[in-house]
Amino acid sequence: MTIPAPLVDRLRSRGWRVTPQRRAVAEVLVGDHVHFTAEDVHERARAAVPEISLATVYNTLGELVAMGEILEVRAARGPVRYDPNVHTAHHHLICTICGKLLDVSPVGVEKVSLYGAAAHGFVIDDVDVTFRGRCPDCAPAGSAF
Amino acid sequence: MTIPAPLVDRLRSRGWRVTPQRRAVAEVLVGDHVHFTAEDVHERARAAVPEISLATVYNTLGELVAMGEILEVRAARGPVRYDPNVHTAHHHLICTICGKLLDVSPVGVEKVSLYGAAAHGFVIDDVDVTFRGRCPDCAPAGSAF
DNA sequence: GCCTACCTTAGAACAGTTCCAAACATGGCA
DNA sequence: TGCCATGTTTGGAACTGTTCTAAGGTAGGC
Repeated sequence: MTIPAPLVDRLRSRGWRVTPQRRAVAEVLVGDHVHFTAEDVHERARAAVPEISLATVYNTLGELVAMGEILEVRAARGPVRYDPNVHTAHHHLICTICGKLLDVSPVGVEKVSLYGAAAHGFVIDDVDVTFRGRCPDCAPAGSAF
Repeated sequence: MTIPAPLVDRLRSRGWRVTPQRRAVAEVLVGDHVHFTAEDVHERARAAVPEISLATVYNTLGELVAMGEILEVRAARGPVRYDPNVHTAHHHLICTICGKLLDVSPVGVEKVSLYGAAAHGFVIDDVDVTFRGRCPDCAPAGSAF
């Protein structure tokens, strides 16, 4: 899969030097419903650029996050996962036993926002909704929320 | 501030041996709108039990989380914060610049839930809503959500 | 008051991430 | 086309937060 031209263009127009390493990282993160760790990205990026270092992967992921091209997901113990799906509103569903992470569409989630006094004077940039539970493979039985 | 009897009783009735160390940790976490790190808890618990070790603080915090007496908050980089406010529904508001973390009541947040096909067969235990933004001290200007 | 299972301890180990300084390469400019 | 300055990459060390370990200590049932 190649990276769609608009992304590279967008990045270049923000002053990004497009290097093979950065291109490799960005290409790994094309596609929705994918939640790779930095280690996963490193491993996959090596298919294109075998000598790419983990430090570069972290640098690039950090830049993509800062530019709003991907999201960090810190739902559980263990490494941060990176979510390229910033274009469609969605939330996350995570299994607290095995760590499985799914995107869920905001069905049943209505109007999550914060305004007026409730915002405590903050400028709100983002909302993060994470459902925690047990997936079909891990849940024997239990309470429903 | 002393720990309310019901909490110690509740813990003891679940087979907890009540030791001075565990009591000290639990007492630090009494009170709402407090979001201490393990390090913070350690420091404060030493006021009561100077020789308490960080390992014990981690052990105890982990047990309290498992028992549902406190919540872990992993909203940002850095250490996990522990939130004793499990009794009133609330969400979190975090400043992405300075890390300030506030409880916000679910004003403006309506019915956050997940059911039927959207739950992907998961048993949902919990929902976590985190608003990210910039606090009055850190926000120069910017977009509102 | 004794005994045993559970708890605590210090410090080592570990995982994930960031930092560093030296080598390298992109892309503007001649 | 070739050169240069600046931004980028590298491997490895450093760092932070957390968990593990094995030895000693203690709460609480009897």
